[in-house]
Amino acid sequence: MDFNQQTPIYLQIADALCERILSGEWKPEDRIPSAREYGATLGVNPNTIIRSFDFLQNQQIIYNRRGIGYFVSPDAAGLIRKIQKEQFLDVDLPAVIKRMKLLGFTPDDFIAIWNKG
Amino acid sequence: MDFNQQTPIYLQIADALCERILSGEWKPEDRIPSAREYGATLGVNPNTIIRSFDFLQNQQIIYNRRGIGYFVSPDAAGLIRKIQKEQFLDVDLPAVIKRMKLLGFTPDDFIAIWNKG
Amino acid sequence: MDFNQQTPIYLQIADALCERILSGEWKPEDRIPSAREYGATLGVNPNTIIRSFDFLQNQQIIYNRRGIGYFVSPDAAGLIRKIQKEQFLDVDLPAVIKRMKLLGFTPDDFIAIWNKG
Amino acid sequence: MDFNQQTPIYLQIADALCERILSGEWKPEDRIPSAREYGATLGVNPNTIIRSFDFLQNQQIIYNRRGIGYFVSPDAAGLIRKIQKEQFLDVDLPAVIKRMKLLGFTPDDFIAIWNKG
DNA sequence: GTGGTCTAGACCACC
DNA sequence: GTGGTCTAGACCACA
Repeated sequence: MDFNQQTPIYLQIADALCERILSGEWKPEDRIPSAREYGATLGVNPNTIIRSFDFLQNQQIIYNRRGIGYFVSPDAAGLIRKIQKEQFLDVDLPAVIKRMKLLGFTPDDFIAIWNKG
Repeated sequence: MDFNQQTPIYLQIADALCERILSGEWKPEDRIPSAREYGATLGVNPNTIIRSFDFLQNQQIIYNRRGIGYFVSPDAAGLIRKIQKEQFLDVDLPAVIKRMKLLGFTPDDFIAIWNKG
Repeated sequence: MDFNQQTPIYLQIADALCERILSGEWKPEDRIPSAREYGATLGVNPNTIIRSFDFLQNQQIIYNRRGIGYFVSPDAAGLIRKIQKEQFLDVDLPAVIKRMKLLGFTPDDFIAIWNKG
Repeated sequence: MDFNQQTPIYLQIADALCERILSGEWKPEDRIPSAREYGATLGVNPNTIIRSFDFLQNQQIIYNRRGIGYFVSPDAAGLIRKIQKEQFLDVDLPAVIKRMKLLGFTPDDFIAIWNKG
């Protein structure tokens, strides 16, 4: 796994975990590798992994069984999608639209690039 | 001026400066207020203003006359537009589109929000 | 049996054992299931059960006959009641009352919830 | 400040911060001492302080101005009271009542101790 | 100066 | 074995 230098590693790891859940690779109630194990795999300090876990647990995407490990929550995939959509609709998209208007672009420009990409 | 918490203040200030140039408020060869003065106006540390100036100077949007101050470059407005459009078309918009597709949005969703915002 | 995440499982199991003794389901000198057996029933590691037994043995609520198993002590029920009441009156209830006063609750609030719950 | 051994230091610090806000010692928009300074005062690692800050920021009780420090949120006191009351009514009090019923106490016992304490 | 992140390593409770 | 907490110390972006 190669890390982007701009965003914190623990967030990139959290994202990667979400991707695995969304893709179906990890299903509800699946156990996530331990912090030590996963850290060794990624070449990252276990504390950093724990921080990712903590971040996801706060959003109830994963949960903890003491002394056993972290597990994927029942509706993890739905939750992730919900959070991501909210973030996108409330924050990211309005910012993009505002910027497009400032730069003089029209919805047609958007559609053109959509179809091309 | 109220600052977004997520992006560095010096970048937000740089943006605001560009806006003034684009709007025609500041024309080529106009002198920009001193860092100390501008900082006082915005309630921001002068060092932060200097960082904004530095950032814009690197893009040749403004230039410095030692001991006198910073000035708007001859074709500043054109430059800004060029840089912003490039950045937007090559980097930002494709990223947004990729993300929209991942999240299951359509161009129609985009247009709906465009019209609403 | 579903476990609360906040308190250690071994304590929750110890509580459950006490409940069985208090309810009369297990009487003095009754033999308690083995850690292995009981662990299998609850879906819990036998070590965790052993820890519960150990905890109760320290309070003399159960006792051990080596090679045979754990047994309910003669006056287990009385002991439990005594320990629990002491703990509750001396430690837990005063703490709750102190907190209620801090938060601005009155005895009436308490009674209202008592009747409702 | 002397720390209870049972609960994490960072939570005890967070509690102490809340107390200061509730008592009016720290008012909205007041700046909180820096992590390094506060850590030195308490004899605690700055990272631990940061964790307390992070915890409170997640609950929007304090907020951050980059490069400057943490500040008390506008309605911090109200928020704290709200969170504490919720926690008490939803979790702590029902548990106590359930336990009292199990132990054979009545609301009158409660009131007696209330008046005595 | 501030906080944010990361590493390394330690100790602990719990399973 | 697991995670949780804490310390120490480092480097960075930002003001």
